[in-house]
Amino acid sequence: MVMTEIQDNVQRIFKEYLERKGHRKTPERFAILSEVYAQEGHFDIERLYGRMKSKKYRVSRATLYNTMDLLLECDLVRRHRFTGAQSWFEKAHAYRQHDHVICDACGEVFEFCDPRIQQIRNSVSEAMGFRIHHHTLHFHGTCATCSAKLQRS
Amino acid sequence: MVMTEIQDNVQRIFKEYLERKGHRKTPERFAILSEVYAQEGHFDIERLYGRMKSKKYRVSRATLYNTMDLLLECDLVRRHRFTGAQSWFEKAHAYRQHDHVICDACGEVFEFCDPRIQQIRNSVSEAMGFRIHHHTLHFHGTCATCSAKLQRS
DNA sequence: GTTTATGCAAAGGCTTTGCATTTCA
DNA sequence: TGAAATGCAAAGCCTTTGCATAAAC
Repeated sequence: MVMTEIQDNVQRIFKEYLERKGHRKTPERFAILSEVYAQEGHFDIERLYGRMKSKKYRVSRATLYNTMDLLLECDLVRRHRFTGAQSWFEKAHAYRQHDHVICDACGEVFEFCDPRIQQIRNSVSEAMGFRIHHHTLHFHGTCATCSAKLQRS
Repeated sequence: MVMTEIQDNVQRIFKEYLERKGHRKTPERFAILSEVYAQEGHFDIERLYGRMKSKKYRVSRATLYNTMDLLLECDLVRRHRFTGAQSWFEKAHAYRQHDHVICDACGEVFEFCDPRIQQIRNSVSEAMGFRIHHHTLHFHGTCATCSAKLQRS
């Protein structure tokens, strides 16, 4: 799927979601979604704010926060809290499920994929009668580069 | 292991840690550790502050934050960020590894235990050359009770 | 024309920081 | 005695809230 197809697709999903919920289809909301899907990897509100400020759309931080809540609710973005209070976001559509490994020394975030997490998820859901919507799996530790540096010193 | 044995044990571990790091063994630090191990389940800084205030030890919030950092570093407590900015803590010694299931409707946090997470951890560590210190696995969803309530309405 | 969303600035909540005072080693 | 920890209050950071203005429907 090429970039514009993804954009068209998520714009349509968002539009349908807004209609279903009786929310208004404002230009700000679609512009934010568009910018979200132009991002690579993880980003925070401030980055999004900066990016949009330098383009034609100048939205307020309040609207960014509000819209991110909507996008979270219709599963078009995922929210992560790696460390500290701040939220990091990531587009969620057309990207395969993955989890994160965080180096506590340098702060870098890596991704990995393991199908066994799905099995655990199914077991837990069944055993506890839970409807599971999503999960967060973070491994914290020291990456190879930082390990080597620490060894030397 | 009875309660006082655990207390003795963690006090000794903390003492050794402080000596090894050249930190001072202040009464506040040991009193905080003691109160941490008197807690059941998850607690936040404010709860700890309140508990200690009503007893003989009256420590400042700043010292609580500082000491929790030390206890995190020597693995005597674990930190969780379930939702929002706030940190929740949990004693870590003599308690078996477990993970969390969070109901996004009522906010309740449940625990579960699955050995397969260890296997994933080993795979990731090996594949990425990471020294993994700990992990966080959160399943988010709707608990049985809330599911039933939502169904009815 | 209503009602909902936006934008701005102010307020909030948790955490960190600065600095004077105390205390451990 | 000197370096480090404590306590208090102030500052910081991200996020939420209130309210006047603008814009969907």
